Amino acid sequence: MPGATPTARAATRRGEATRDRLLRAVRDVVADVGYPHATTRAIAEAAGVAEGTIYRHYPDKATLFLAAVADANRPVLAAMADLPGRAGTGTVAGNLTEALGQLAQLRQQMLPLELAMLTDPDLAAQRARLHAEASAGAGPSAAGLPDPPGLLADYLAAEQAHGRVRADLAVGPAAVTILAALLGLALAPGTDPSSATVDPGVLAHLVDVVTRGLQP
Amino acid sequence: MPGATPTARAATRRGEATRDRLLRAVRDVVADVGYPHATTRAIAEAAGVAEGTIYRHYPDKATLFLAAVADANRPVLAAMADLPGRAGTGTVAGNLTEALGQLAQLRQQMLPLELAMLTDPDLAAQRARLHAEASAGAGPSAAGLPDPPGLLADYLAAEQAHGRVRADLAVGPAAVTILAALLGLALAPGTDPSSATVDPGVLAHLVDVVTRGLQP
Amino acid sequence: MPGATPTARAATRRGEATRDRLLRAVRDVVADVGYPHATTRAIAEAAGVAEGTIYRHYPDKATLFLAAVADANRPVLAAMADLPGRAGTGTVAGNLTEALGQLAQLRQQMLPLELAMLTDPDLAAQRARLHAEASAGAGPSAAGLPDPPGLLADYLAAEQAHGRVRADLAVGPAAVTILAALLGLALAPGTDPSSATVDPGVLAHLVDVVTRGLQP
Amino acid sequence: MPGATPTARAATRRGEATRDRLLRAVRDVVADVGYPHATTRAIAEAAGVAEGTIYRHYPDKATLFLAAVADANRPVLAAMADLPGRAGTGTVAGNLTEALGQLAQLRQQMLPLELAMLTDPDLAAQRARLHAEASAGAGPSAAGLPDPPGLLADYLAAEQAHGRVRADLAVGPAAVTILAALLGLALAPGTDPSSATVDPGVLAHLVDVVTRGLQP
DNA sequence: AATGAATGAGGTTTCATTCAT
DNA sequence: CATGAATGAAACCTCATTCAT
Repeated sequence: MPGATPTARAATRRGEATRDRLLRAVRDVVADVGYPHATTRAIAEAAGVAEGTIYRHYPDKATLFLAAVADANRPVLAAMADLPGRAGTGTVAGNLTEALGQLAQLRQQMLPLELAMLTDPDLAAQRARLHAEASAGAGPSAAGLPDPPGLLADYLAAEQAHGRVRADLAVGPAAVTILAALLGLALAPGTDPSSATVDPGVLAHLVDVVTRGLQP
Repeated sequence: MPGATPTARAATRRGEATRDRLLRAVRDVVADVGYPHATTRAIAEAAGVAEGTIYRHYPDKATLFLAAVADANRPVLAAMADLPGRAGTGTVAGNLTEALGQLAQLRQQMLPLELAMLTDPDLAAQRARLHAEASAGAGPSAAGLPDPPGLLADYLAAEQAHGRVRADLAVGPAAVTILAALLGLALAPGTDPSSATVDPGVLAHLVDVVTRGLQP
Repeated sequence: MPGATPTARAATRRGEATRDRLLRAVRDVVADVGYPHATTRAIAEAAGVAEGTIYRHYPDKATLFLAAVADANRPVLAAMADLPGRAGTGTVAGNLTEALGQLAQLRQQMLPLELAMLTDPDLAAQRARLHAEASAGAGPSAAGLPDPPGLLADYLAAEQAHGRVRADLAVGPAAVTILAALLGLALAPGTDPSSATVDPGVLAHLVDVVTRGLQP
Repeated sequence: MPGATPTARAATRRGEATRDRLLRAVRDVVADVGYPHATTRAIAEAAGVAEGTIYRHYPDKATLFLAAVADANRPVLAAMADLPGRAGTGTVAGNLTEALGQLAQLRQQMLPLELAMLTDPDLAAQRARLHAEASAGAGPSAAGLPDPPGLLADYLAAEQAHGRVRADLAVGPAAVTILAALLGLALAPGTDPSSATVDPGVLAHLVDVVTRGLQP
């Protein structure tokens, strides 16, 4: 909140900068050496702070990692936000290709972190606890944030209204399926984890399959 | 050497039984407590052996885990093996549904292990080393084992010959896309990791999307 | 950087004190229970710190042990440093007796550690690596440190100039031989390893043999 | 004892062969990988037997190692045995050079084992116990075996009688000093532990120093 | 707010020894 | 006699977390 005392502002500024450096350090270290080797020591070193400093900003390692995931997710959501508005313009295949391409590029950066959350039950438990606290604190109206599957489903429904997607398609499950394929491709065995982008040819085939289907 | 002395055979028997118990213990423990808590101590306890016994059968923990993955992969391959032969029988959607259903059920059991291999660079490095040794030992003709994407692509090509899949489909990338979607669904956020099966409704939607596509 | 903030100095102070306690603990434990039983646990206990503290100051056990050897070697070198300056004073036999006596006394304390370095190839390898790094970092001019054989050879050469040592003696090999005899005596089977001193009679015989020789 | 039943003889033959292979394996493994890595596993493998077989022949590892030392010491003693008989023949320096040369060559092979006995108190304790048992069993007359220092002292005394060694030399301590120098040279820092021989030049300098002394 | 030394529980791996075969 | 699988204690080392400075 702007307008606080200069002292407080300076303190906040410094703290925020440190927090940002820590969040970025988490992503960098996990990407570099893998989740099992992403120790507090390595993260502190990458952030240029002392190990103990982590615990001035986050109560424990799990909370720090979850904050890093949430922070990395923001641009992913932003990239999808304007997809529903494009219904009726260009081609369906073209719109999908562009949106999925952006999404894949961003996902690639935080994929190791998301996978880690799937492998480590401690992180999952902590996330559940934080979510519970958050919704308890924010009241019962906090649900319903826009997420990629919801936005994609909205887009498909809008295209149904334009007659460019068949009317009997269940847009919700279809959106889930399409994004699942995108996620699955990112995990494909041949993928080089260091490449930040997704092969455009692979993406084109995905769009071809889901738009035209297998049938003649 | 078949037909060795009974004594030698007995020794081999006991060792094999222990190895089997260890492989199963790896899967059980990873599924129960997660990869980061799947310690050698927990695995030995689950297998009913002493911790040191692990190292009489596997040189290190990574090799043990890779052996468990390979062992778990066998029934997965077997479940897909007869898919190409079914081309032209039943319906395309029906054949896909059955094959993907079996595959998903088996995958679900070993998914944590496969994810772990993606999270832990040590495992990946060890796998690369073992693969290199294996192909060096087996000569340059060892490649070309049947794998799920290859078998699914074979099936799609056979259906093309029957005219039940459109002729201009690139069967290889299509197979990869379909299996990627199946893998991605298994990782979907809402999925309960303890459930051993895949929601049949979700699978039906996947098959619907890929067979009929989005277009009207 | 001298004159840093008191805080930084204090931190350094504490760390140095811990390092000193660890180095002394290494010598004590090795002397007490022998090299094979000089475990990190025993050393930490003797130093009054937790086991993990060792690894905040030394990357591994071998480096710690080598540091202990180097630290123990300093007084040994100091004891020999002024020997060359005594050439021409007193008697040759008297000078040798005194210098070798001091040397033996100090050697006795660190002999188990030096022997350990001869028994354990891991230590030798680590020492070679550290030496390589040190000389690489310090540039090619780092060689030529004074060592006991060199100082003793200098002394003998100076006595040659005074005409108190025969002119045709090869001082370098002679110095090596004399010090080898001293080391060998410390290992003699009858020697009680717990005695911190060397039998003066034995030392006198050594000096007698090397000064006067066997011949009539 | 020859003349036992053929069966027993055969059994003894086989057992002795195994024992010999084990003793040699101990020396080889210690020389190759160092005492700390000379595990029962490595020794059994080098001897071509199973690990458990060791314990059919020796009650524990320490006893096996001590047997290996004793076995290796026999040729060392043999090499010195005829030295006293050479007094008065050739030159003193020549006789010493030859005897010390042979001794050094043999010593070099078992040096790692002897050093290990100095570093490991367990071995020393076991040796003390075995010695106590042996002398208890053999009666009080078992002492006085010929050993290198004793034989060298005998030789020097004989040369005194021939007038080729000065009469006021204390032959016992002199012998100890000379052999200590030889042992110390084998431990000299520059020595390549893999070289089975001793540098003849170094040995010549040793003989020169002890025969002629330092004085003009 | 930041530091970094210290902690101690716990991780993987090794190894001398035993015992059923 | 010989085997080798099994044992379990103990080794070295790591790491999230705390606390005096």
